[in-house]
Amino acid sequence: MNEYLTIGALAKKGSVNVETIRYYQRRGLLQLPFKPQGGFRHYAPETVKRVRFIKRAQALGFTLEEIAGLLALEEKKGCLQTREIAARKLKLVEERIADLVTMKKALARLVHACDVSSAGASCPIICLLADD
Amino acid sequence: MNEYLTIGALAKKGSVNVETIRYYQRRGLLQLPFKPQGGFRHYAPETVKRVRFIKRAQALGFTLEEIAGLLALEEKKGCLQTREIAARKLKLVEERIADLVTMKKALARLVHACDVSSAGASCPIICLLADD
DNA sequence: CTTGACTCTGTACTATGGTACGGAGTGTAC
DNA sequence: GTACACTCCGTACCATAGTACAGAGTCAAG
Repeated sequence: MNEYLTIGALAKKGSVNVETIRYYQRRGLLQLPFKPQGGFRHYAPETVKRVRFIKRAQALGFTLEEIAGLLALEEKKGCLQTREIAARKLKLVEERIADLVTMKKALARLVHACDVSSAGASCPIICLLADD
Repeated sequence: MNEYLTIGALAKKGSVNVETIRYYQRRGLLQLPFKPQGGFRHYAPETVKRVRFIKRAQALGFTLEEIAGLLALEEKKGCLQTREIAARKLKLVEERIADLVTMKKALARLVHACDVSSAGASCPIICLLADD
């Protein structure tokens, strides 16, 4: 019994859209499986693991391009490079957090300025944004 | 003496690109200034303030659509709504920070797993991503 | 065979915030 | 007038990660 998955079955097991599978294939993240001319794609059941790998890596902030790199390293057992990539992403995430914290503080200051300003005064948020 | 700025001068004073000014105009963030048919745009000097308002609001995480709303509120002195918008953005920024912190922790765990694993073992990052 | 769910294909679209472009025209200084 | 920097205009493009679509074809169950 030659067992394969249709694209819809793969998408369902991987918790993604059919269109997403097609997209990943176009992007080279998934290989074109066996497919009769004009017929349905026949995905190996192991392909589910690969889709899940992609989604897990995405959840960690990796772009699809980066994930393609990770998938290549998986095949080559390139552990040092993988660690390098993860460390770099960690740094970027930390930097983004720092940016957002700065943003948060500025916003909190603005909201607070509104809360303490008297009813007849001009809007502190607008004034600060309009300042020169 | 009727003083105006050309688009290049406005862009320079606002620290943006000429194309960006045109884009903001297309988006309705800036009004079409007086302009002879087929001639150069004549921007009032005060337009610099408006461009700076936009960039400051962007720095706080507001989208251009949201900024258009803020600009409208500036004209109407809508202080309560402005505070509402800022408070909502603050909340979104806080949520995004929380997401990133989760991401950071997971990445740090992965990098650490690499650091403590023995040289001959399989790559912990790949294993975790490939896990089922 | 019929039916209905699923699939294919390649192009276009979404959202965001820009950025580029080419040929023609404008405006200013010399 | 000449030269050169700047501007116009409308369309297309960039990056990311999908998502949509229409008409035709496939596949499996009844």
